[in-house]
Amino acid sequence: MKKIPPLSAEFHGLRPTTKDLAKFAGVSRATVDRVLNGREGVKQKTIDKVNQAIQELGFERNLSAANLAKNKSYRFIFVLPRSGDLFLREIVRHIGEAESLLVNDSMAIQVTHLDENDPHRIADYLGELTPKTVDGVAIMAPETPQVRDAILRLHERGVRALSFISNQTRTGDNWVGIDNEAAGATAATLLGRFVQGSKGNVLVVSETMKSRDSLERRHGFDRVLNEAFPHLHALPSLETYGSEERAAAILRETVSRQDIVATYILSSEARAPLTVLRGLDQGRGRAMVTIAHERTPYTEEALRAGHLDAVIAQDPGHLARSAIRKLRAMTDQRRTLISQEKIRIEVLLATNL
Amino acid sequence: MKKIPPLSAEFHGLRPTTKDLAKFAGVSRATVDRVLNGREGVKQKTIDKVNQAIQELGFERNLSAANLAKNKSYRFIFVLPRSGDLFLREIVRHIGEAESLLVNDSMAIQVTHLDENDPHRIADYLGELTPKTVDGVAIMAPETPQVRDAILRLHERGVRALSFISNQTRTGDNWVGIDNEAAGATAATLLGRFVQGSKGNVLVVSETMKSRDSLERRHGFDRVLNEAFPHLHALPSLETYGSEERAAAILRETVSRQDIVATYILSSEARAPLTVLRGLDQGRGRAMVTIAHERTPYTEEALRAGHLDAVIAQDPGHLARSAIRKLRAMTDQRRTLISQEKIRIEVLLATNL
DNA sequence: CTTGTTTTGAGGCACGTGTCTCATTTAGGC
DNA sequence: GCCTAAATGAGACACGTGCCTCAAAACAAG
Repeated sequence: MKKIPPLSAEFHGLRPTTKDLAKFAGVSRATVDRVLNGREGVKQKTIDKVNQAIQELGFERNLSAANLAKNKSYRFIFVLPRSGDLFLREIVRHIGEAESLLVNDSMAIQVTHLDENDPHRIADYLGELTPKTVDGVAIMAPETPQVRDAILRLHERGVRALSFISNQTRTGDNWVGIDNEAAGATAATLLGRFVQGSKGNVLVVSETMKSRDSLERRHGFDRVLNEAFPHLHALPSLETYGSEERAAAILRETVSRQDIVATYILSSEARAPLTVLRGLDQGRGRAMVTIAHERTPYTEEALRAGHLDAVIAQDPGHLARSAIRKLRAMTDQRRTLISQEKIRIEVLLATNL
Repeated sequence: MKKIPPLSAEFHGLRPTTKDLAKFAGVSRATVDRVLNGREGVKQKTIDKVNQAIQELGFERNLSAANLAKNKSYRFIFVLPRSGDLFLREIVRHIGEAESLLVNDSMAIQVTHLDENDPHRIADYLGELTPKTVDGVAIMAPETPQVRDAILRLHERGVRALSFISNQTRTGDNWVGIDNEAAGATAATLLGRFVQGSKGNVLVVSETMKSRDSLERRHGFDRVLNEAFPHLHALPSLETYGSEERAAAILRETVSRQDIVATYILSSEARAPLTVLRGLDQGRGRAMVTIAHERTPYTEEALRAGHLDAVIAQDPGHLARSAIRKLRAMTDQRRTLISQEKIRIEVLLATNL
């Protein structure tokens, strides 16, 4: 019988400690500490020696031990809109779930709801946060100069900041969310392929088109529809402003006047337009292809019941955890796994819920 | 101006330690230790007192400190097939990536490739693993009595075991992977809706139909096709046995004899059948709807180029990390976040790669 | 009550790092 | 070479837990 491959040596290998570092560099542990934690009064030559030793030994600080010694805990805040959106509610739920596990890793997470239409107040709130009280903040707020400035000043003060879901002119890597242009494009691909007839109009419904996210989705949607499905024509976006009455009025009117073969609901609150559409479908006798965004108890139900054909979603749990991991990596000055932090554009059908 | 909501008290709250526990329960730290670590020679009454205190204080052991004290590291092994499958290669890559980050949390991970068709050897290998050398094993192997027994004995010996991707008659919760029935159903939904014509046959290609995963996918596929798309008829599965020549022969013959409107490639190695189909498409002049499984550099390329219409995938990085998290939770006797460990059935189109 | 056994307590050391203090060595300028 | 300031070292204590020893206390059986 062939020999079983043995466990490799490194499998049980011990990692070098600051003691090893000190010995190797020919200095004391106190000096190693001075270099590692950037304290003053160390000669450049000594710094180099220590860094050299770090390289050669492949030393990596044991963060658990360090945090234990410092009695440190990670304190993060999520600043979210006040809106009662089902999607937002899912986010909040998942932040709570994640925190309940992460307390064991000495992390404390807090959610603050602020009126998303009051940039001054958001800026004020952010202005009060200091490294004394908080390590990092994940901010979901529309892009305004005030908020952008407040975020910049947070960084300067040493508080890590992250844009969360809604995109603040891409603060470099400090952003968690999906590519909304691609999300819109994916909606168009599915919608175009699902529509069986030859030609017709496509209804596009949104709560508002004022946000950057909505514009990006619409842009991606139009691009693919024009390129790949020229027989379909997307109508101008109908804005509901979150009101079901308004949704009912404008949808009813448009559907009666045009030959609508499909609907794309591009904002995260799909409930109002879907309810209206369901009523209209019954009147017309035939269902049109309908695609919406975000998985909520409501859209899940609609998918199962066949009132929705597909949902383009981003996993709220993944969003929450990714934000937390990124904030933590930022405070630890560590890198993250790109593949893990990439938020996927999910396609949900009745069969893969 | 309204007042900014203050940070909650618990946000900076300290967690109770074993010292607090001892004081509260009116015992010594030694006794607390005896109870916490299940040592002998403690009166039931004392045990109750300590447990009571744990409840009331909401004590949770600081795992970092404990691991530091024990100088513990988590040692996990992935037992994988030898096959050169692109999907498997992705898995291995992501295990490596995850490990490179997790060494900081004192985890060591090792990958062992064993011939998947030699259950005795796999069982032998598993039989040699003891808690002395390993904390947990993730096993990807076809279901056989030998392997199943070996896994059971691992459990008895105190080594945590997990079925990885391929499913060993659901070992309870100790399994990481997707619901293959639902994956097949999702393939059918997309395929059915993508096919524009009225009726026709659907080609189903697999490397082999001997594995449970293949059967489940096929089952889900047939179910949805029959229920929702009765105008489409799925032909018996063609098995390639991994040989491109064989694939070419059987595909060419079937396509020439039947009116094929779509193809479902249900095994993870899509390369061979896809290459053949591409050639056939050119001959026939029109492309058929084609759906395959797993994201690999090859299927990504095919999606972008339009040779594939959709890919049903499971994120290999997620699989790897989920297995590691689960193994770790098992050794720590902790629970995991269900929502985080649920592997999603992803739908990939050219627009959401 | 005494004896022997079981249960508990007190205390120390360890893990790897952070953060002090105080003494000692080294370097630079004259 | 001397003086002073800068650089380094030696050592202690802390963080929360595990694990050990030895002594003290509580208990059970006679």
